Amino acid sequence: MDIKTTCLGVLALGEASGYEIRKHFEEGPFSHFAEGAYGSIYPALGRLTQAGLLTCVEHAQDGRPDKKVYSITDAGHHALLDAMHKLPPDDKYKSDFLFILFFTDHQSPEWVAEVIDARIASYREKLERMAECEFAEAGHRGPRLVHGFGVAIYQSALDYLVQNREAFIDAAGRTDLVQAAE
Amino acid sequence: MDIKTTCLGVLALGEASGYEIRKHFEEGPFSHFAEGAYGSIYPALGRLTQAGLLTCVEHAQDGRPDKKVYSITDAGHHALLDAMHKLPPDDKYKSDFLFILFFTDHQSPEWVAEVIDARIASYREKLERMAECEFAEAGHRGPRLVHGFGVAIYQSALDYLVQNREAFIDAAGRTDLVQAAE
DNA sequence: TCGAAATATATCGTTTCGATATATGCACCC
DNA sequence: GGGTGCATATATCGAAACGATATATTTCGA
Repeated sequence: MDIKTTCLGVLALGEASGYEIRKHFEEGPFSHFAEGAYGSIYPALGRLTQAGLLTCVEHAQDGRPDKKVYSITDAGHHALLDAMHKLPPDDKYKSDFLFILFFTDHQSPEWVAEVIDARIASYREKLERMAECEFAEAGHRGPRLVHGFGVAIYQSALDYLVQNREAFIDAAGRTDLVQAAE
Repeated sequence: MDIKTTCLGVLALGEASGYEIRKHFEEGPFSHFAEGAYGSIYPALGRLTQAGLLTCVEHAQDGRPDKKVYSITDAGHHALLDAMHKLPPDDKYKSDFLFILFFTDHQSPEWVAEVIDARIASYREKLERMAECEFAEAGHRGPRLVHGFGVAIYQSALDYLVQNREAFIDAAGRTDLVQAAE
């Protein structure tokens, strides 16, 4: 989904400012499967409003720019539904973490331990956060089921790292990348 | 990792042409945690060669452009190691599939079934492919362990979808997105 | 009291990508 | 034999996205 569609998705949950939309991508349920930076959010909001898919109300604030609150329109809802009515392509997944681990043989055991332990801690924290924010809302089971999907994935990743931590560390330092290439 | 670093990573495994590097990102072990399109690969190869991190040998071909085969240099290896010696940021994950499922309540049961069944088939195929391409190479356990990580993730995702398929379909069609907004 | 973070609006240069251009060989189907 | 699609090769370019930055006040914690 392009940034306009994901902004529509966020606003389908309720009105929000550009800053708040960014927070949805950083911390909300969307943070596990969508992204958007200020650099693309603000231009997208402008274009969506101009296209009639959003409305915007400005609230004056003291010592700060006016807060612009966006709401999705009926046309916006229809555009969102249209965008979701195509078979989705494969997910896009980029992991510096797995990239580094892929070359475990060429890293020091100390470094591999540090990287893995930091990731284990991060997954544990995410899972705690996800356990705290349960969607109890009746009638909206889609978010809850997707939330469960995310928990399953993080738990599986965490389990694998914990179970294979020693194997990764044991594999480390066995090959000098430069020497191996010669 | 930026495209230059991931190209160095691919070439750390062995020499390759731009076209072959792209294949690594599409089908090889990197396909599960890195991406690169022709639009970024070819410019990156040019810059890396100019920076002395790669060398390039051209092989004449009949009826086709000369094949340019790139190899990593010692300096390239060092640059790669340097890039891997930073704590990796959170992974980046974009999923149109989860985005659509998030709004399951607002989709028809037929559509949700189609989307989930296509994804189940896709995960099964990926797992079959991954089972076929086992890294048996002694001394390079990093790739094998990362491969296992990927298998664990795909298996967990597949299990969750199979187990919750009926719940997703049952949740679908319960809320009219446009009507709910009014 | 002070420093950092949060709250707000944005832009812009850089990076990345998807589509496209060019062209042959091969495989498959009719 | 002809047509179509895919694979194999080199690339570019316009569009999209992002990371860093600018601006400035309020809030919060030490």
